[in-house]
Amino acid sequence: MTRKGKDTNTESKILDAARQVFIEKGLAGARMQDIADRAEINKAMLHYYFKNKEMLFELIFRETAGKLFPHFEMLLDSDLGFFDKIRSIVSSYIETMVQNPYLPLFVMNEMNKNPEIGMKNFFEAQKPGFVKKFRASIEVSIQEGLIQPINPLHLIMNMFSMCAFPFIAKPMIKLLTGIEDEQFRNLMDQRKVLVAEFIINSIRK
Amino acid sequence: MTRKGKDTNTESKILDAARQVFIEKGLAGARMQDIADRAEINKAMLHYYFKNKEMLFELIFRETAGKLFPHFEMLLDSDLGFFDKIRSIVSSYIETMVQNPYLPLFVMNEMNKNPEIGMKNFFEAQKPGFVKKFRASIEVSIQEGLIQPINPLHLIMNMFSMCAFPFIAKPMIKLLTGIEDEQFRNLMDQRKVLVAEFIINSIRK
DNA sequence: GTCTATATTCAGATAGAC
DNA sequence: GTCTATCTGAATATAGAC
Repeated sequence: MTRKGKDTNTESKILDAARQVFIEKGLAGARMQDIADRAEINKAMLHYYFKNKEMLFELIFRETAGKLFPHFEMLLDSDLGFFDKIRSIVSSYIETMVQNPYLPLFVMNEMNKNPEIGMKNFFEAQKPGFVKKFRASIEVSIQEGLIQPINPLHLIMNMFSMCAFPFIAKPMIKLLTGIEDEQFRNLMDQRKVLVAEFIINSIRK
Repeated sequence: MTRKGKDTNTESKILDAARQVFIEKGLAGARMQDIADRAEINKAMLHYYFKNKEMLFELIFRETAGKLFPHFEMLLDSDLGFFDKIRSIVSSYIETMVQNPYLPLFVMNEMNKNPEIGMKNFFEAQKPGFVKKFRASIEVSIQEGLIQPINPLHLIMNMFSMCAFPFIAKPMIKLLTGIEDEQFRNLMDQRKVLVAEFIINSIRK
């Protein structure tokens, strides 16, 4: 692990480079040469540290997929009110993607294009407990008469759709609207509150 | 065009095969051999009919991108009320994707991974008039006091997000919820009305 | 651990017979 | 128009010196 220092350094330089290239190009589009260049080493080193392209990819994918739903369970377990839970999840989720705009498309795309690899590693990376918790929380709120009846699955889908999709569709949005990166960024900042209120507005009684 | 018959037949067999393979695997992941196999011809034929892989891809991409927003302008020009316009756009959009589940991810992904190719061909395929029309229609509805004030861009993003994202996230949704294809299909059918009402509920005064 | 050189495999593209 | 055989280049992976 941290035995030498030089080793670890090279290894982490490779991982950093691989993360960049895989997330930007995907498994099929990534080139080992490209990863080597960005890590400022040569191709042989890649295979010295990691058996092959696929192994390296799985590592990056698992790590990335693990970041997709950060600390949501914690938020759901907190003693915030239901609406505030929605507000905080939406806000922190969009912020995560402002920081890593490629993240949602990368994960979705690889799970579609490489089902075996994707499924296996996503499953290992993800603690899917938060979905169950979220559903329960929604059902309770319905029982309490706080919100209108709705299939929890649809509500969850609506929420993550509105958070994630704009990042996936960014190039299309820029083309259709003529906006630039900075304006896009502003829009996404606005959505941190807008999306939550849009949802709450719709379901509150 | 329709000169011979055999020619046209081979050409359209290639296009059918290419559509399948490109949409499923993407430009980087697609193999000419794979396309040839599905078209039940050999690789040489591909290059006889189409100069190279990229040309063939651009053709398919342009054609596909053109299907992304079907007859929305017509709907927006109709004399339906604003809410009914939303209802019909949502419904027909989701139906389009029930028919072609790979469509949204394919277009979004290629525009991200191959910006030059994507941008150029998307632009040619798309009449972006409907966005302007939609924005205007929303602004009028706000002026009339029919709906609450909202940045039209956000409303449009919300709408298409909720329509398209579940298809992009399908493998993840199946994994996180444990549902199967048939149930997924049912959920999407439900969303044809649910999403529209969710939106209307949120913005109506 | 790191490098250069090389092997190997794969995929896009072409030549040329029919 | 269609096919078989082949070329070429690219990309992954390995051998072996230092």
